[in-house]
Amino acid sequence: MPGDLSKIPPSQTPSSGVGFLLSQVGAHVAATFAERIASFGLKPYHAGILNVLANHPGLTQQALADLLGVFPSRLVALLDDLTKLELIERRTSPADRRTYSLHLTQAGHEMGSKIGSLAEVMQDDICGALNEKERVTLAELLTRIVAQQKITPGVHPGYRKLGGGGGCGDEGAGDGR
Amino acid sequence: MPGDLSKIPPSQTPSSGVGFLLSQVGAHVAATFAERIASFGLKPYHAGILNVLANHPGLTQQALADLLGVFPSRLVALLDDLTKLELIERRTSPADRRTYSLHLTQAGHEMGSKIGSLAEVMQDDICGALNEKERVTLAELLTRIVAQQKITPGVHPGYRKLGGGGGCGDEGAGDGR
DNA sequence: CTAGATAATTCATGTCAATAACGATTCAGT
DNA sequence: ACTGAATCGTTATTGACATGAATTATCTAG
Repeated sequence: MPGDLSKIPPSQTPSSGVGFLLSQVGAHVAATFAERIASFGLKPYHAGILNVLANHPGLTQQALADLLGVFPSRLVALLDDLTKLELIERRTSPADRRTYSLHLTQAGHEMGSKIGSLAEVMQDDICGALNEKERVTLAELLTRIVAQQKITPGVHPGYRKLGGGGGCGDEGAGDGR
Repeated sequence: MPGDLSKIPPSQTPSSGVGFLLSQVGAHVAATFAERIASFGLKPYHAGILNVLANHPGLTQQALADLLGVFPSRLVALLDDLTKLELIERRTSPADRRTYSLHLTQAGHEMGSKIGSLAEVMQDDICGALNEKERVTLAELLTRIVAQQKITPGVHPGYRKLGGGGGCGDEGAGDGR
């Protein structure tokens, strides 16, 4: 939480700047999610992995790394975390003994449920200013952007490095000029 | 760009999950912005600082740090970068010689213009799937969320650490359940 | 004039992403 | 079969960055 700075007027910053608004709200949502999921002892990418594994059980580490867009070497530590928490397990593949096939444990599935509930609560929280019809509209517009921008639908782009700060720029924000 | 993984079906991932969609699209926008602004030799937070300084000239480093929600110690290096590029200058305040008052140089204002143009191009790019009326709707819905969530309007929440990865979770995304 | 607060800065620490290198295993071509 | 290239998971190294304590200079109050 940035200290209260309401004393400084927000200048002319606009309702224009859809780009900035998207980035701004997206970062806020991500931060809120990170904060809340921390109470489960997890970080956001852990949740992302659990989600992918729920949809694609038996994935190999390489395949998972490709899907998420992370380096396999980075994935190792992440999967170690989840294994230590007994949320996933690495099963040795009889066919190819170089690879593991990744699966959620029972506890992993339960954690998935908890995260799902959390997401629902968050959604109501975020959309508090919107009525039901508006939520549907928002979801539809965003879905269309995802499709047109060729973002992999179920996967969060944030796994790849964010260029150095998380997009704190001012895309179309300020009076700029 | 994560390798092409279109082979793996996106599972049932939903048009539901506004939270995830927001985070997803926001991260995508931020990443794109970071990528493009890198051609100016800047990172996103540099752009954010230039923007704030354009709207609030003469700010002190403390005030700027409070406004952005960064540690003053971190701001030092960031302002050093911008000073080295001659985009801003630290003027000594005659009233209080402990403080600097921060100002954009001529080059700084010009850079601001360039970033503004870039933001416009990006906006058209992102909203390619939307018509004019829909863009306005999207902007309005997002603006309402910003207001209700008590986000400081002109300021990007991403300056504060992102909990550990940029919000890569699966907020309401997967079939989860 | 002294004591405490404040501004900018430096430094030390911890976390984490990106890259290269390594051992084990599998596969292709002969 | 056998050899060499490719693949998988892992480890180690490097570099960037957030965080917080300590430092120096200046201001304000009594």
